[in-house]
Amino acid sequence: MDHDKSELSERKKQILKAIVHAHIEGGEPVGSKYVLENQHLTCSSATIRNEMAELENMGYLEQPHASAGRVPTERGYRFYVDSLVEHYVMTANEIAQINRLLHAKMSELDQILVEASNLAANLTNYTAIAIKPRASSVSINKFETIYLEPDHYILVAVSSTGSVKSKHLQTKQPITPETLANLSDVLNMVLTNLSADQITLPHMMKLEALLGNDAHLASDLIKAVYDLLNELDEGEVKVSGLDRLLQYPEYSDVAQLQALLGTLENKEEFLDLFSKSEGDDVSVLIGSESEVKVMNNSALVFKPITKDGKTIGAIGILGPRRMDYAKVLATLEGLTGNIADLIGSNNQLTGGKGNGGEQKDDG
Amino acid sequence: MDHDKSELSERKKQILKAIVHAHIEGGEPVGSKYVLENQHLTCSSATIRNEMAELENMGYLEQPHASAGRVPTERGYRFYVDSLVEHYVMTANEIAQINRLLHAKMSELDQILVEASNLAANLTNYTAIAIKPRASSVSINKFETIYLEPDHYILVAVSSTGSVKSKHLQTKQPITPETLANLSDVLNMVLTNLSADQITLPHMMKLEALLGNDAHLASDLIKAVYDLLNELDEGEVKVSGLDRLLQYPEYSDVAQLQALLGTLENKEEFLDLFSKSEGDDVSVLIGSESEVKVMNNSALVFKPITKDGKTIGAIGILGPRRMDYAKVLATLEGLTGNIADLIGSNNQLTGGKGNGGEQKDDG
DNA sequence: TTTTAGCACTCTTTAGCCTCGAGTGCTAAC
DNA sequence: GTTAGCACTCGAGGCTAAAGAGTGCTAAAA
Repeated sequence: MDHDKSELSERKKQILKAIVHAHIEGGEPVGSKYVLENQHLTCSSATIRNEMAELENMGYLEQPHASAGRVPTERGYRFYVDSLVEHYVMTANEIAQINRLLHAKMSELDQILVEASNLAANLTNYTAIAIKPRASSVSINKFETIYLEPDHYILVAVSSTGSVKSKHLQTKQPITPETLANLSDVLNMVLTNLSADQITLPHMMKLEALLGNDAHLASDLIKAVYDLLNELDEGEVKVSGLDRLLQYPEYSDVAQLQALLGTLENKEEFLDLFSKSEGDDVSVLIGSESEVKVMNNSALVFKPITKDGKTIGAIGILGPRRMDYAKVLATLEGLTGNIADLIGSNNQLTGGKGNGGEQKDDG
Repeated sequence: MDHDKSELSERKKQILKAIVHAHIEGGEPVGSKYVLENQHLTCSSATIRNEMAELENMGYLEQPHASAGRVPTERGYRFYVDSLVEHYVMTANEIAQINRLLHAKMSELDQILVEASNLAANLTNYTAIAIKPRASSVSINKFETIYLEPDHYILVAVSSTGSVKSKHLQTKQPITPETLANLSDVLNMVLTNLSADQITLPHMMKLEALLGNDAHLASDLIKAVYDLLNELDEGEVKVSGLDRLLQYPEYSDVAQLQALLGTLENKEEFLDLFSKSEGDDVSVLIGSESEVKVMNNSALVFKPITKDGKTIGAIGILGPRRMDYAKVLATLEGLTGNIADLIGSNNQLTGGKGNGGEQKDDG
């Protein structure tokens, strides 16, 4: 068997493409007769059958059972995505929806990601995922405190990625607003630009020293800062349009669907997946190509959103293996390109103005 | 037909209870023979059949088809929940798990709610929901600004419920930290303790007046405050253990499951449901008792968490109508009781303050 | 050498039919 | 009011037959 891609004749490619398209649409095995009718080929169904048999030998197609039509294999889809898929041209309406999102001018990435993934689910009719990747070593750029009551204040931290997180803190003894102001100054001096595992005993001692009379606050503070850093490190996976999965018959197997839902909820496996991707190119994982075993008859397409060379998020599409890759790829490109623009030019997130999103084309 | 609950004889109650228990466990129709064997009654199966026929006439039971056993109706479950259910005694292990949650000493309500709902899903083996209700008229108690760069700062707002939210803002012209400090003073003077619809033109004019040279910042600020208030108003619904639904055969109907998932994702209907409940008692909605039409063969049990008379959150359990109400009720009581303790005594949320930091964007 | 027509073959799907068994309702006796 | 007995109903499951879709193979044609 020669599996060289270049060995596929034009006709074979055409037939494979036709089968992939038919299978994407209907989900059923595709027979030679169907290919003949829907693809204007100048040959008979017998010839197509021969070609199909060869494509099966080469591993691009398979038969669910002896007298059924052919279904593209994982490998067939891989070849389709790599070499055969054509650029999907978005409708005016689709473009308009993306533009509408763009004009909403949201300033916070979390929100943008969720909205974008909602839209992605709507446009593609698959389930979409918004990912905020794990940040391995976030630090805090700036601390601020907010005085509420004599024994109750809020600690606010701005991370190196621009996230803002806060924690309510309570003190055993009353403190004054002035003490509090001093406290944030000290924090800014001692604990900025340190990741969780860089905070050591000397920092803590320095903190206590600088706090002077208020040294008793130190241990609670360190704990709070530590918690904040850990929260900032955590990745997030938010799923939109889960119900859309169910319209595809491949998910009518309850046990498998249950496993998939469980995995989605766990989010760890997905975060691992994303953390393994590099650069800001679209990734297409078909079936067993992803290490999430529960996704054997699913496909996951995702595109990272980068800023200044760092991955700050990603949008993914999850669906059956027979996914409309052309449309999914185009949608992700369109959306993430626009998000990058949004972040780069027209909003409040900058500081080191960004790189207006890179355009990638599929294929 | 006399439907008076008091008219149910002891034996009828016993039979109904037996059928409910059997159906909760197995999900299948229950026959007279089964009742006879598992309930030590001093009568024959024929008598039980007679009683069951009467219970059916009264509307507590129904037959899926003529030669099947009986299944409790919605009304049957309602009667069971109101009058028949016995207190479930938690195992030491279950209590230990709840206590472990308690000892985690989280300070932010959001986090507590999510963790508690995770635990609820684990303990009951149903799907759990953490709800942060819509707050109809939140106001901002305190503003704070954080200077990042000459044209980039963060606006932080502490709401009347204790939530902290922030927004990145960018200015066209550079501003100094002193300007920024003044800005937060002005905001605290003009825009605190106002809900979104109480902010009127005079406020805006006063803001501009007080800002003096920096009046050009006013419109962006008002917009940001408005956005913050709206975000604070929004309710949230977070689902845990969705995969658990699928183990119950009532959810093997794909179309219905799809509708349910869609509704869960929408969250509006659920928030409406919660907003209609009053006080801090457990609510049990069986089948069509909830107005969510998609839940006709489901049940929803939820318990609000109140603090100083205000509902600050809720935990709910969603499952099939034949839910183990005894266990679910006990679990919710145990959990929410402990959460109230957590908030009341031992943490940083006091002073009528609720919710903790939401982080926004990276970027 | 490649293509094509024809045909036998395979395998799934569906419908119909039957039996089995669970569970009931009714009647008549206790 | 309770019980034993029995006929009846209805779904589940298994078996068979027919239909249909699609293939692989062979032999002839291009």
